Amino acid sequence: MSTRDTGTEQLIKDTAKHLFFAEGKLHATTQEIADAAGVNRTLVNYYFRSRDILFDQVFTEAQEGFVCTLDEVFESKMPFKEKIRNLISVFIKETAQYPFRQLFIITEMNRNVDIHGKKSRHKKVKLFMEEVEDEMNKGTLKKMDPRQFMLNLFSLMAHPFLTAPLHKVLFGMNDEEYATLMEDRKQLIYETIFP
Amino acid sequence: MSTRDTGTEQLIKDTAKHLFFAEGKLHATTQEIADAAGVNRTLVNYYFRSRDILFDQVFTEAQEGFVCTLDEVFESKMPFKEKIRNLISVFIKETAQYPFRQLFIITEMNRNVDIHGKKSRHKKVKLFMEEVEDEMNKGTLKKMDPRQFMLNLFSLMAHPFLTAPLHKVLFGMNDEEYATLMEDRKQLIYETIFP
DNA sequence: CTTTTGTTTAACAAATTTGTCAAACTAAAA
DNA sequence: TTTTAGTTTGACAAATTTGTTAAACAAAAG
Repeated sequence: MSTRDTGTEQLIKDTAKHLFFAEGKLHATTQEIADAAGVNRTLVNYYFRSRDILFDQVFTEAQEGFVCTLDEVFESKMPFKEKIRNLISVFIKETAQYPFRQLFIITEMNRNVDIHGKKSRHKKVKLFMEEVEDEMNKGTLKKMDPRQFMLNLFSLMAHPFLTAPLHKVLFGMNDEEYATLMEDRKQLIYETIFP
Repeated sequence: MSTRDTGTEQLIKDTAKHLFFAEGKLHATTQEIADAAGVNRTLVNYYFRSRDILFDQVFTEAQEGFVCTLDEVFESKMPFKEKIRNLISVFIKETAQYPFRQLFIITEMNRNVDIHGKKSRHKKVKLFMEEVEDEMNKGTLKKMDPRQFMLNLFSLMAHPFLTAPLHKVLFGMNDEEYATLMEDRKQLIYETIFP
C-alpha cells in the first residue's frame, strides 16, 4: 500500500514517545495519545492496528536509538578520559530530553526479560570493561570490580533525572534551577569518577 | 464494625505490596492481586471498597514506613561517618527487599506532585545538608553543593536496584551473583563518598 | 441448638478501553 | 471533471476491568 504521508503516523508515534518518555505517562490510553496528538483515536488503529503494536514500535525505536547513540561513544577511538567526558555529556543530554526513557526500558525489560534480553550486548560491554580495567592498572581509575565502576557511572548520570520530581520538592527548586544543577553535574561526575 | 480478623485484609495488602514493590507490577489488576493472594477478587472490594483505595493505602503505608526508617537514621546522634555507613546499610537492605518501591513512589509523585509533595521534609533535609556542609568544611568530604552530595549518595545506593534486570543481562549474572555484587557495594559506596 | 454477625462466593451490572467497519472526505491521477 | 486510492470520522461491537448485590457460609454469642 502506497502512502500519501500526511505526517499523521509519525505525529502519533512522536506524541506517544513524548507522553511515555518525557511525561512518564507509561500507561496512556489510545484516547489520551490521540487527544494529545489532536487526531481521531481510530487513526491509532488505522496506522498501527493495535495499541500493543504502537507500544512495541515506540519502545523498540527508542531503545535502539538510545543504544546506538551510546555505542557511537563507546566505539569511538578517543582517549579513555575523553570518552568518559563525552559519554557523560551525551548521556545527560539525552536523559534530560527523555527522563523516563530508561525507566521505561527497565520496566519493560522486567515485564519480559526473555524478549528484550536476547540479543545481548555482552561483547561490547566486555570490551569497554577491559578498557576500564586497563585504566585501573594504569592508575587513572581507583581499582574496583569494573562492573561496580559501570554501576557507579550510570547511577550518577541517570538517577537524578528519574528522581527529579522528588528532589525538586525536597530541595525546593523549580525546573530551571534543577536543570542548572544537572548541567553542573557533568563536571562533578567526571571529578567523582577520576578523583 | 467489629472484626473477626481472618487475616485476609492484611494478606491482600501484603500481596499487593509484594506485587507492586518486589515484582514491579505497578498496574496489577484486582484479579491479579486476588489470584496472587489466593482469594476471591470480590474481597478486594469488600475490604477496600475500590482498587484506588487499596492502591493509596499500600502506597501511603509504604512511603511512610520507608521515610520513618530513614528518619531514624538521619536523626540518630552518631558521628557523621557512622551515620552514613548506617544509612547505606539500612537503605540497601530495604531496597533489596522492595527494589521497586522508590520507583513506585517517584512515579506516583510524578502523577500527582500536589498531593504527595505537600507535607515536605524541607526542615529535616536542610538539617542534614548543614551537617554535610560541616563535614566539607572539616575536610572529611570533598567540597561541593550539598545537594549534589545527596544526589550522589542516593543515586549510588538506589539505581543499581532499579536497573537490576538490565545489568543482570549485560553482566551475565544470576540473582545470587547480583545480590553479592550489591552487598559488596556497601563498602564501595562508603569509599566513594569518603575518598 | 439457634441466632447473630462478619466473611466469602458467584452472578450480575457498570464503566473503561480497545478494535472494527462502512461511509464521508480529500488530494492526486486519469 | 471524474475516478481512484489513501485518509479520516463516527457509530458500533468486543474485550477487559471494576463495582454491587444477594445468597451461602462459618464462627462466636446467646
